[in-house]
Amino acid sequence: MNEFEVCSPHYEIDGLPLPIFLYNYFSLDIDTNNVFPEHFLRLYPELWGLVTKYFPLRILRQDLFETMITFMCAQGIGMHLIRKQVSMIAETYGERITVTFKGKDIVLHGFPTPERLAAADPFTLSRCTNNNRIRASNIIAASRSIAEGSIDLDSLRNREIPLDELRNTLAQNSGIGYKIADCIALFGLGRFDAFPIDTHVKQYLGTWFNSTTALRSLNPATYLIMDAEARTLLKPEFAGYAGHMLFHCWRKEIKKLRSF
DNA sequence: GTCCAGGTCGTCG
DNA sequence: CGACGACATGGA
Repeated sequence: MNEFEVCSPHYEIDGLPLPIFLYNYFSLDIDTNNVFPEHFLRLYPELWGLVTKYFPLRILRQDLFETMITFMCAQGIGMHLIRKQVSMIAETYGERITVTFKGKDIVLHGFPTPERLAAADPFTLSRCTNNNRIRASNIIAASRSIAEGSIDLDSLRNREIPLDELRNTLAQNSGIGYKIADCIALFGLGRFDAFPIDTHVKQYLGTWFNSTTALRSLNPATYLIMDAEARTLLKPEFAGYAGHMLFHCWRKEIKKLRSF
């Protein structure tokens, strides 16, 4: 199938039909009015008023390998530093792309291939990973496994794989725990049932949903309990999509964070 | 100066 | 198991 084939007729950009790959990338197959369960409005009317503002939010179906490496850079540091790391990785190891815009050349960089990162020197790569050598080594090891074929990323695209099995498989890699595994599933595999629990999610589970587990320290056991709790509050098949809306709602409306 | 940020892992009681 | 420190930097 040609990826420039257009999708269903009612999607357009400036009057032009939308290519199917953009329809998929922006996950326009998902009706975000249908992401929260019916009873949510009744149970949490005040929260509903806040979170409905985030219904236009799209979860992108992003590149799997890029998603994997990007979230391996997202451990206990701010969004600003995460972006910086990914940019530096692309600029240092990614293919250079020059585009001309309004008569000016603009240099961009694609995200590197697994082979490219597999061949990276740990110390050199660590300058892109916030000087964290452990993180750099983990990224190289994961990239090497993929490049050598001992990990088959494409086999993970099978929708029949249960979420916990997927999570455990991804978490075999050093540097990937449950949270990052769930992020890879959600953003890289379009598994909208995956519900990553980070510091913000843990906070809103405690504040908005009175989860007592959220008051305990985070470890694999409490992570799984909160995951199960979230599936009773949300539609299990869209727990991650709804969670992402709640995540942004919490950060912007409550924490008043400007970056996203 | 202190605390927290899209965590994970090894170690110790 | 559960708690705790290391890993690293920067913005509030």
